[in-house]
Amino acid sequence: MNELATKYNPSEVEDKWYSYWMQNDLFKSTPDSREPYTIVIPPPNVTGVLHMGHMLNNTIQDILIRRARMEGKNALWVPGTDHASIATEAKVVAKLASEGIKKTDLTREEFLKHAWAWTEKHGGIILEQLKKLGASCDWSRTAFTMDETRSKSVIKVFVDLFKKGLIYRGVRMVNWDPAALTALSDEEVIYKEEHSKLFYLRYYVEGEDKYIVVATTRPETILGDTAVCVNPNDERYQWLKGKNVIVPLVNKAVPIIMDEYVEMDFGTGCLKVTPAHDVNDYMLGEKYNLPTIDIFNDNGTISEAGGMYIGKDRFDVRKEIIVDLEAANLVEKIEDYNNKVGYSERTKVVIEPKLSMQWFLKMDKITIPALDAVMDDDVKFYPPKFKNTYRHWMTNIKDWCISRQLWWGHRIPAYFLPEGGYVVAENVEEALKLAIEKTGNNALTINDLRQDEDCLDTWFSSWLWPISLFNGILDPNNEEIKYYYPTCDLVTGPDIIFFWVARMIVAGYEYMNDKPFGSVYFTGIVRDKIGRKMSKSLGNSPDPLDLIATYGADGVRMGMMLAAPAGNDILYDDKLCEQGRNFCNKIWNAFRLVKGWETTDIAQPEYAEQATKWFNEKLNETLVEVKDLFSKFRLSEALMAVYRLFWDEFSSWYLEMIKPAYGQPIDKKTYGMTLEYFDALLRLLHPFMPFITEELWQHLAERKEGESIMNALIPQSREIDQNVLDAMERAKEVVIGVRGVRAAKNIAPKEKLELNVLGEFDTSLYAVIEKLANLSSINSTTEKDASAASFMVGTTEFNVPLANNIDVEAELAKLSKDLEYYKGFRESVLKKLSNERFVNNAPAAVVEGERRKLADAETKIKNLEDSISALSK
RNA sequence: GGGCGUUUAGCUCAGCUGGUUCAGAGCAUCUGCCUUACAAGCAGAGGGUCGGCGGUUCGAAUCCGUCAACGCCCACCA
Repeated sequence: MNELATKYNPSEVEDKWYSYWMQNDLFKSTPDSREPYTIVIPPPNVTGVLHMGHMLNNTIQDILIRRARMEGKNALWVPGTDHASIATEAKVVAKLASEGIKKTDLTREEFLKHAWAWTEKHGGIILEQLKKLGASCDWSRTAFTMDETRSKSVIKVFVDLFKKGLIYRGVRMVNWDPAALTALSDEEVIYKEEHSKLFYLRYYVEGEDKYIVVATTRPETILGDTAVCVNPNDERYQWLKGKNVIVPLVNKAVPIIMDEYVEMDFGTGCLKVTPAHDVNDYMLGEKYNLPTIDIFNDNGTISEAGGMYIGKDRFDVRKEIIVDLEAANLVEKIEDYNNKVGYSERTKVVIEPKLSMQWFLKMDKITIPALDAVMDDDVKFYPPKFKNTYRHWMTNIKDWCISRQLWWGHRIPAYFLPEGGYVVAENVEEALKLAIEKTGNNALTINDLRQDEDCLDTWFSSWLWPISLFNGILDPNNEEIKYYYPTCDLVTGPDIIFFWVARMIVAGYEYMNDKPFGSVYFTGIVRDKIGRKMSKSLGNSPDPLDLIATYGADGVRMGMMLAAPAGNDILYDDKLCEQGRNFCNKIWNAFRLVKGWETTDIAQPEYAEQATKWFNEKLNETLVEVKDLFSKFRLSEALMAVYRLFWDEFSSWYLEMIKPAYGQPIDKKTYGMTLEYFDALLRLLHPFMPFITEELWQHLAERKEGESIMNALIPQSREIDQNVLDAMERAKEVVIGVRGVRAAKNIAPKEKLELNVLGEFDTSLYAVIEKLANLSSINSTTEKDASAASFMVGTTEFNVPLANNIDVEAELAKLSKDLEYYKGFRESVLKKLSNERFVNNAPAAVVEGERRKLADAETKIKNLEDSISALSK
């Protein structure tokens, strides 16, 4: 093994093993008699590229999948991508624009041709990137939300929900994106606090010289005013009852209406009512039967109906109209004002509330089982705090606007009839039948039907993901859906809890009558060192592939996990990947050491016997701990436990305990056991660091072709023998004590020392202590040695004779300091024990504990006093 | 305007239903070492009155109240 480099080189092994796993179909799963463990990937946007959020998320999924596989389960991780309707369409539109092509110049079919070409060109890149990370997905199952099975599933579900009366079409006030030219769901609108202005405008009373003042943040909307509203209880405005006011500039008379909706103490207490462009005004308009004037075109410019500023952009008009209003002396005042403005999640433009004909899914009833499932922990949330968020959303939910005025997506299967009305069907032939039935017109043909131009919200396909991946919508009784559904764990970000998680649970109960997954693990948001969210626009996100090239996939995986305590945002720092890389190197070098040993037939030395017995138990202890941590999704803690086991316990302690002198062979028994431990450690580490563990596991013993650590089992844990562990911890303290003396006195590690034990100490680990502390002997004695450095382990004092190498004053100072500490400690314990109420009320075990503390303190104090007097002679 | 969460070493975090092991871990820092597995390393060491105040209790990082700071989610006050 001497030819192995002293540094681990990930690039040499990663591609090799990934190909090996693929060639041997090791990621594939089909139903069998084993217990299934299933994860469906949160499908990334088909044309997206891997970012740090994906890295974190998919590392976690891979760890869970690999661990489950090594627990003997039939592990399946299904990959796929999302068509991301609005995002992808926006990209394609932009790309076409750069070529001088306008979307409006193309037919739907032409546009879709471009979109598919784009998807084929960029699609799947992100999945290739996941392979670099080591993701053990069953790639043969790679799905796409717009492939045949998924598309048919979406259409079938739409038709079904329509038949159930849960989907309806109607004119409603929706969130309109003037850039993407489509309606959005409430969830796709992001509200941001903004510094803006509150404009106070004068509305003259019709036929009088008096005016009232109305406050608004959007003066351009006065073009659509159809009333002014005041509170009926407002003394100030009683005189307005039954009158009309003149909309400034527009010079149109609108009625005064009175409704308690208006807050008397906000602004002037007068509210302008623009039913077409404000949700509340719309409600007032309905109530008082006001006309609705839509003053905007779809792209946010003023329409013909606006009557003025026609064709100009809404924000330009806002500036212009104020100038004009001021010129006409119709502005009372302008104040600074902070308000919330809704932005499109995708296009980042200001949302325009707009009345339009859309399709909606009724949410009130369909969500009930989904709410209960989470509240009753049938679907568990990690961390559980998200249950609150979920409940709040589910209990205040409004109908879901599912139609989008886009082409890239699933086209709504509604067909309009020549004589008006429409039918909904899975295909045009079905639609024709229904149409004939409905109209009684046998002369209708397919060509008479006109399919709705709109397509469905992307999330209307992803909400079926855990079902449609197994074809459970089209064929609800197939073997796969029965075996893999419900899936086990879902790993995703809390930002899509409403978009996706909640809706999947809803769909699960509606279509499978069962939850889609047992647990949801919410990851944090990846932030940079100074806490900013990583984003393309800030340019503060490292390229994941660069990181993998620099630190190795295992190093990056470990770096991500170290930073990712369950449910917290993670603060990413390259240092973490560095730590991961260093750990790989540690494993690599431990392997070099062990594989470099020659063996011999000599009997196992005593120290090795003690060491192997202890490490066997130490390993067991960590196995128990890690198992528990996994069950709670505390993966970063699990990794830390394994890290410490390997680095501190195995490398720094165990290997040093059993290490033969340079050039000497090791006994076969110890060697065999050490290889077993190494093997177990690699298996325990594998879910976190798949590549290096496979590489070393393959080196560790002869393996058959196709064999892989991936399919080896996680070592079994058993009951912990605490005595074995405790004994070694005390032995380590002695070793550390001696090393401390060496460090303080500058004594070389090579120089042998003697150790005297004053008092009781377990002798069973002397051999190990002698070896690690490099002692010539350990002797029991009762005599203080004035020329010895001393330390205590428990209540036992240890002396290291130093001949004349001792600094009496320094030693005395140290002892005195310790003495002071223990005296103070004794005081506090005494105080407690002399408190009758403590002794009477506290449990016996606690009082007993305090008594023991007191006794220990007394012993230590006596030891220290004796040492001090011995030194002072 | 509501609701939720966080606040423990320089940094990132653990500390479950109050009591030996309760003040911990990793990183960082400091000191000494290129000791033939590893300087991407080894050995040793220092560092926090657990956000503030008040309360319950024999006893509080842990329970209650309150204040403060930060973060997140939700909400139609123009």
